[in-house]
Amino acid sequence: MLDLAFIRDHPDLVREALRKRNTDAPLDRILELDERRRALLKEVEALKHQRNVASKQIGRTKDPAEREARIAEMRAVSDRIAALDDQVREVETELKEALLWVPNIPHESVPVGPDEEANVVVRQEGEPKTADDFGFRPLPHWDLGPMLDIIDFERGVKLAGSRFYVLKGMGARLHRALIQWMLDIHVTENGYTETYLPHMVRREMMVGAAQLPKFEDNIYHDAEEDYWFIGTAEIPLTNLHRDEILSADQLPLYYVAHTPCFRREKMSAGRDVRGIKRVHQFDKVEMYKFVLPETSYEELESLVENAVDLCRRLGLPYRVVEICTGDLGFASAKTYDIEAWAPGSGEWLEVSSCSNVETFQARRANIRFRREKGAKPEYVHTLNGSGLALPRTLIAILETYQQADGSVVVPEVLRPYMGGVEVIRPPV
RNA sequence: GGAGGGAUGGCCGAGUGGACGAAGGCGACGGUCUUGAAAACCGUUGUGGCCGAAAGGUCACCGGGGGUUCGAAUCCCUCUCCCUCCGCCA
Repeated sequence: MLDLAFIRDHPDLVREALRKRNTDAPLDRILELDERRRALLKEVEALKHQRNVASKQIGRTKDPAEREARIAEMRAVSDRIAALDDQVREVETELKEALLWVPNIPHESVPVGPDEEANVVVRQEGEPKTADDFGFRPLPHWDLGPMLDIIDFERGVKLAGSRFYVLKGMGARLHRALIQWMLDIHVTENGYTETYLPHMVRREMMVGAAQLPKFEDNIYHDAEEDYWFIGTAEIPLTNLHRDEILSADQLPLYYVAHTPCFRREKMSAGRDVRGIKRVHQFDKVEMYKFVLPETSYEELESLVENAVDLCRRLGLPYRVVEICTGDLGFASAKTYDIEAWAPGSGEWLEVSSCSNVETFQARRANIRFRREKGAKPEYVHTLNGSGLALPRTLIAILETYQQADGSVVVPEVLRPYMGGVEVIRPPV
């Protein structure tokens, strides 16, 4: 959410941001409602002041006749206040709702462009492996997985329908190894605090993390009770310090969580239907930071470094992509995607997305800090980044480490987490 | 699932229609005293909105939302959360 006062003072700047994003928001309506609200407040607050003064007098008045007269007089004022209050409430409700539909303002460093075509590859490490490097034609994971009997698509579909899958044997174990390994690195080397979180949250948390109201289509929720399934650990992590005022010396706060992620993928119907690239349920290790505003862009760089370091250690060629204004997520001021090469599918896979949302979520979830005792509370900056998304990392590993006989070499760093297994072989 | 009891400022806790943005205590901060510290004493100690260049003024907030009333922390309705007991359960 943007600061209403900021919108009021810089409407052109906001309009320009929307244009760069190639999107729309009810900006004019907001300005109109804001003006109306302030006019109403002026009027109703003057009346309330009058009422407060009069009520105190009535309390002191002993004479019953005079008392009655004053009460009658105030009854009219009170009615007028009630009517105005209704209007204020109406205007404020619409204003708040409208504000929730305004996206964040892109940072000035973000490349301007209409869509993902304009994203910029800022760096790359490792060369994407080709058929020549392999000496054979590398298979996509949707062929490799069943061959190795480690991904069972048919039974996944039997259990839950399309876009579900079952990991089995060494596939499940590799998945678990990745989670443990990633968490261990973040916790022991990168200073993140491990958390275990609710995977369903209240509606308010969805609004706080800016999933609602705009992305309701993509979220699973319980129809009877107020439970919303998380599409990312970013949602509970954002709200961890909801309605709190932190002290500056607590910052920065780093958290990491492994959670399942549930996504309806309604809007991506028909896209990426093969394999486990785009599914309704996947696991992810997520990093999250609460930081001082003036440090948030350095923090974004180190967040990206924490993510790419995992690719590097796994021996996966990757590239860092700076997302342009037209492709930027709703809440984000600046985002880097990290893409790992999947030689079998022949594409770069988004295994991580690291964003600085500045005060966007902090404002929605009311997360503040105080620089020193007695200082005015300010909103913190928050950042989130995958470190990393599991199925896509698994895809990249399987496709990168496959051998001519169909076996897959386990990356060295994961072997201690796999009971020393070095190669995943097809069943005999 | 059934039956009860609760939610007040950073914390504890008083307050059942006007004197209450809220007693008292604790904590924190500033000061006096002291070689220094402690103790003692004095003072300060919430958040947000609106108007204003500022000083300041004003409105709102006692778990959330509605209502009654000239006036609500206090009365009514409703929701959420917490606690106790019973039942059930991994």
